[in-house]
Amino acid sequence: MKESVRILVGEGLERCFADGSLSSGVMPPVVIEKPAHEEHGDFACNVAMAMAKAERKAPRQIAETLVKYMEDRDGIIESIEIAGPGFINFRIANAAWCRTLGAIEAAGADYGTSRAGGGSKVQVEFVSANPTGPLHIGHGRGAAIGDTICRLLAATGWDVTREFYYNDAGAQIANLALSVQARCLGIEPGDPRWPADGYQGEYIKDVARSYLDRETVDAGDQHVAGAGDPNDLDAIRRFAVAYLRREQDQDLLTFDVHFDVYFLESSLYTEGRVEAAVNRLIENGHTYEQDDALWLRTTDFGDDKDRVMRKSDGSYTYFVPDVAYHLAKWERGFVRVINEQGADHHSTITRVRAGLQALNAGIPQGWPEYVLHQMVTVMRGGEEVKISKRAGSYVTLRDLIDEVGRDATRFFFLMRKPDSQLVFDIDLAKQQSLENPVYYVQYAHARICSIFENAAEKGIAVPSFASAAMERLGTAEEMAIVKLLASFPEVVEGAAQAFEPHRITYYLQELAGSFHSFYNKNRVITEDMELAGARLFLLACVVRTLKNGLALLGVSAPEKM
RNA sequence: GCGCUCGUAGCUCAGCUGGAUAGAGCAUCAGACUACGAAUCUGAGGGCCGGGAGUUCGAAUCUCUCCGAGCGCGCCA
Repeated sequence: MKESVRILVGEGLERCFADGSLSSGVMPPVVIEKPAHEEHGDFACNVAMAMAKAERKAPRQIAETLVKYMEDRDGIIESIEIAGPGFINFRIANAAWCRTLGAIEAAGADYGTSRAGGGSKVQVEFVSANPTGPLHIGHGRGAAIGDTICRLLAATGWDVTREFYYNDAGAQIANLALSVQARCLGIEPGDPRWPADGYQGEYIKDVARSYLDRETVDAGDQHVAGAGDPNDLDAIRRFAVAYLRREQDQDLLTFDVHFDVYFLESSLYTEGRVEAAVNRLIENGHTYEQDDALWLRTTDFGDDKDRVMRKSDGSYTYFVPDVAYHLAKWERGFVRVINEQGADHHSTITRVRAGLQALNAGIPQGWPEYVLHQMVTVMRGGEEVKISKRAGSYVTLRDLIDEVGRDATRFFFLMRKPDSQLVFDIDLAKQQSLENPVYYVQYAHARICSIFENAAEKGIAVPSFASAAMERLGTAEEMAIVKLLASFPEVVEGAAQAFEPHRITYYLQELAGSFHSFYNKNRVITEDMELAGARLFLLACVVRTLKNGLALLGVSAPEKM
């Protein structure tokens, strides 16, 4: 509908230019927006004000000329008014609004989707937790946001690859192996023999026990049996990584998050990609040696200081495989790559991009794109729960799902802009009541399903769009619903473009609210079969849209609660 | 000290990428079920959009500068 208005204005402008009524000849961007106040109509256009300077005319005068040239071929306009400093306000006819509902019936589960992405490839990397412990609440937020961004992109016509980067090499993994080994030998934290910076969590004990018991672990395509030998550090490392990966996989499965590709950091070394990337950087002259280390001149690419690539002990710093990894992404044909990660890793952005530029591989400057989510603070019993992996005290994603449920957990994580910090009050989320907006939305869905059941018992079927008497709709409550329904595709498109899943959660709350208001004021099933049919059809559209919206969030739409 | 993010009602947060008179939920107060699910609805109060300056027809939104919060600033990942 918004698009129809945009075309209406655009064509009007063209005609004005064609016959000289407007002289500047510069086509301005036509912005159509929804006014904040209802008396300003359904849509407003500010183009007359934007053109005032170029045209050297008063905005209202331009608006009046333009309005004369607009031709409402589809018969959607109720009225056009010029208001305020020069806004053109459009009011859409109720009948035209109601016609948009036909699209919902026709599209069904696809309502809200678009082809904006044109089938182009996009890769989204998210979670990418180190296999050194269970997923915590921060990973949960990343999983929910990343997964929903994938769903949004897929819904708007992108060919999405979901990827998990697996840090199975490097110092943290060595540290993990040492920690498990210590537990195998019965050494506890605090013991002088306990490894420095060892992982102290209880789960390390579980890994050790399982290893000593020679259990077999299946993770992805790996099957690793515990060797049971506490002196075989390499075997312990392989087993621990597989064990913890299996735990993470199970958590993600429970959370309904799936990946297409698990990319192993270790493969970058075995395939020589790290060496190749380093050599290329050296050849391109962006490196230098100092203090027995190899440095990358990242300051040439906007970093505030240069970074060490190869330490004096010969090993690489973490960002080197990161650069090699992203080069591999580029070579795999992903012109668009989005990395979803915690804001505590934001400093890697400059470094990775700098490294990629220094490779001189034709990679655009702003590539890859990043979505950073801010930290999650966990509250329990009115107290903040401190998260410390080393000390082993933190709220895991699994704990959360067990306590709060998958739907509420996902919805809570998605309710806020990724940019803002999130306070996850476990006690609050556990209350399955008003506090939880997810129940509000789901309740609307269940309530409508119940109405349908009731109608069916009375032998009243939900009519098709063609046979429904749509002209019978027209109350303020009904029209509010219709207009919201019509805007769903734009909301999805906007959320996908901005990587902002929270827009969907707000939309769904609003749609549910508009239904609840309608419901409390109007009866659906009445003696007037024509009106009942039209309202049932309207509610069928609401159910459809609630379901599609919830699906984008990975939240279920129950028929009974 | 430097960088990133944020600062909007008592609390938790939106604000459609610069629009008209600032928006929800919770909390508070006052109301609504002898018919489709009261996990709901209707109404009221509540604001220096952190402070100041600038950009322009127009700023919560863009720029600068202070103040405050979180995160990052290692030859850790």
